Amino acid sequence: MTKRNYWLVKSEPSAYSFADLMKEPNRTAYWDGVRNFQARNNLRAMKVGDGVLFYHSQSDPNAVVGIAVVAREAYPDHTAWDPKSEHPDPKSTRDRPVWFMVDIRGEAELKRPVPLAEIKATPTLKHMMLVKAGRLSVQPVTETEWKTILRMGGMEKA
DNA sequence: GCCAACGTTGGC
DNA sequence: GCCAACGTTGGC
Repeated sequence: MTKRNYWLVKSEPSAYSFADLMKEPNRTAYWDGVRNFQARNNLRAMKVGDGVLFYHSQSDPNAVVGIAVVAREAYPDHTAWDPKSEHPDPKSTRDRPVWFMVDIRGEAELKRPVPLAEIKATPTLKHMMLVKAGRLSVQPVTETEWKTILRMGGMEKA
C-alpha cells in the first residue's frame, strides 16, 4: 500500500458548506469549479483514500471544520464547457479538458472547529500553505499537520 | 468595505 | 518574453 497523502480544500460556506457535503447522497460530491493551475495539479495528484481537510473561508471564524476522503480520482470537470455553469471556460472542451475535479466523501465533522487564528498561533502549523499561500484553494497538507489539526479538533484517533 | 497578494491577460 | 493593468480571492 502506498503512503496516504493529505490535502486541504477551501469553500465559502455560503456557497457550499461542510454540512452541505454531509447531506449529499452517500455524503459524496464532485469538487468542481477549480480554475487555477496549481490547485488543479493538486487535484490530479489526489488518490482514492487520501485525507481531506474541509476549510471554511469567508466565514466567522475561518476554520477547518471537517474531514473528508477522496472517493474518486481526477476526471474532467464538465462544468468548464457548460456555458451556463458558474465557471465556464471555453478553452476546456470534451476532447481536450483543461480542468478536472475529484469526488470527495464527508467523513466527520470536527468536534471543535480549528480556526485560522489558532493555526497561525501553533508552531507546528504556522508554515502551512494555508497561512502562506492563502489563496490556493486546493493544497497539500503534511501528515504532521493533519494529525495536529485532528487532535486540536477533538478527534481522538489520529 | 478595504486592501494586500497574486494569478492572468494583453500590448509591445 | 517582459511587464503593467486588471480581476479575484480572502483575511481582517
